[in-house]
Amino acid sequence: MPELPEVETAKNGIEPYLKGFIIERIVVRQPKLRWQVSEKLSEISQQKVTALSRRAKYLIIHIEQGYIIGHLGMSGSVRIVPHDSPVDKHDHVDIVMNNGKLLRYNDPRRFGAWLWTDNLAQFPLFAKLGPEPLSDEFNGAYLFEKSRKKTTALKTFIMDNNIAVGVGNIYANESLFLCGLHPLKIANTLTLTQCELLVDTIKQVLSTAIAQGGTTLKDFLQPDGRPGYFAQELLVYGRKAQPCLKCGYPIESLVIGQRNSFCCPHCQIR
DNA sequence: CAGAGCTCCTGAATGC
DNA sequence: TGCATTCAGGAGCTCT
Repeated sequence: MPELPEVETAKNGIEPYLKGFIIERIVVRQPKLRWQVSEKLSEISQQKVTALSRRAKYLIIHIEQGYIIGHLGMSGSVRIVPHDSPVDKHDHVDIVMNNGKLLRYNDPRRFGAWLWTDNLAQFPLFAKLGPEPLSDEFNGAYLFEKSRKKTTALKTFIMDNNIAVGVGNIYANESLFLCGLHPLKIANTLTLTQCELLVDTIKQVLSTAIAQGGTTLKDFLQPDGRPGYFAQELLVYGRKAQPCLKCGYPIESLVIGQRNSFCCPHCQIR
């Protein structure tokens, strides 16, 4: 499932094939994704891609008139393929470029989205998003302040997009394990020092993953079609009943906010 | 307002 | 072997 590092990797991977080139047309085979695909996309023709960017896990393709906004959901991927590449099952959207290539979006579970706006600043989905996790705005003091009135589980808190974007389930589990904080710890019991440690850990985990090109999980393909990889083994995620890599105690799994969670009850303090 | 639960969807895993 | 059931999961939305 694409997390922030995967989206960043995808953005960087597709950029050389899009930026500076002209979109000839956009083919929508399946408009029923998480939301109906913007009808505007089918009308786009002969527009240059001026830039690519990312906000949270949204991919933003800047074109001469407006912005195409994509989200990979949990099973989506984008690849660059030749114009004559045969269409596979779940290939829902093609952005056809004038360089012989096209950006092909495939998404078995259709949790993704492809939208259009002419005003990024007022794009409703971006209105309430918290800071980017790798920005300076996301720091210990910020997290401490935000946590003061929060009685939710720490794991739910750091995955809340209003607090900070892009901390998905896997990286939330990994970050909490690394800094020794229990996922069920109540958010407002964090000390400033713990907030600083947690922020530093999240930044480190995400930037390491970005540097390595994303996590290998069954659904993700990099833009050129090769599987992604995550050289650094996951330390707790998916390791139920296996020995904790720090102390050997069996890793526990629990459900927090409808999300599968993993922790070492011995190393991670409430 | 905060927090809990619901929802979209399909492939993989599990159950008999 | 095969069919039926269960479950995961991002994140906005609805309800309490």
